[in-house]
Amino acid sequence: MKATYLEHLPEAQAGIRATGERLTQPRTAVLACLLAGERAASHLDIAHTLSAHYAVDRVTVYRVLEWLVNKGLAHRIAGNDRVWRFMINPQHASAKPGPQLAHGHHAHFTCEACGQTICLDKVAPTVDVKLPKGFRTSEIDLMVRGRCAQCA
Amino acid sequence: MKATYLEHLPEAQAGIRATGERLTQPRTAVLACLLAGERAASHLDIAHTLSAHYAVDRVTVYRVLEWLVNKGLAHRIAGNDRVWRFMINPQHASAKPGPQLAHGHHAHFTCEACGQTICLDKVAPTVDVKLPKGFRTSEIDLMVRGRCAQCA
DNA sequence: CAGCTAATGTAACTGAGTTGCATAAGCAGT
DNA sequence: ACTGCTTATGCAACTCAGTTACATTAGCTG
Repeated sequence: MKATYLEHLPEAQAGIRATGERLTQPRTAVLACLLAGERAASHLDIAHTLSAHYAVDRVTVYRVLEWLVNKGLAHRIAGNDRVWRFMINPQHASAKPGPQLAHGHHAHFTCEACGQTICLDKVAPTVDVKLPKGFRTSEIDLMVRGRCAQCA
Repeated sequence: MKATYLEHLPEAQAGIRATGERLTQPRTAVLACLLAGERAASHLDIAHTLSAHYAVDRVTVYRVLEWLVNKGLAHRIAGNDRVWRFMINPQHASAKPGPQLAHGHHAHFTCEACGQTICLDKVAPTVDVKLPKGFRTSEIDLMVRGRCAQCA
């Protein structure tokens, strides 16, 4: 199961080429890794997955992930364990122009038992927030904690 | 403004007494500090506020905060900067039996500019989450990012 | 006030993420 | 395909939040 990310290398290459920036091995490998994973991956998960076939430096992984976020290819999730986790943006993976959630809405689920984090696509975006006067919203993150199917 | 937490010392003492556990100076001071702050405070904020009148060790602040969370007097918020922030639970502050939000719902606002985090009481709890089959929810956290009144 | 227990203080450690700098690799242009 | 410029990578050392181990101190009970 670890090697599955290799299948996503061509797609990853295309994604990086599309940005107009340099195509490098670390970028390709990390992006392929994100494309392969249906769960949010920490930098450690990625380093571990890649280490089987390819030695990348920790720092490079951090920098590539940050770069992917800046390019809009991925987004980061602040976990409860003070660890960043990363996921592909759906519009990239499936080349769909319209994201499922309203602009600036993210919804994630974290399992309290096994710690895995997944992206929720089908959350009703009708979150009615009443802010104090003068406050302006730019982004709403929804984090659901609970038990996944295996751990429940 | 820094010294305002002193006014909350009696209330803090009462809160700690109510738990049936030992009443100590660090616990009283930290709880008073949380009672005084309308904004979520990091352990550093608290240490800084207290340092004006009383020298507490960093580690003690961490332990007291964890203890307050375990006792249900406060809750922690995972910020975007990988720093825990802490707030009093409203049912303690006002001795109200029923919290404003449904069980396990928290809603917070963080200002992108000044970094302050506040608790939102008046969020519509009608967050309709459709989880995959077999998944169970125990808690929903809502994090709103944007600009506060001063920074907008 | 004596004694037990639990909390505090100190120091050393962990682990995620960052920074500075020298080296290596992409991508033109020829 | 080679040259050279630019940008990314690798390495080492660092920062910063939070934790752990252990000796010391302070609350509470009798």
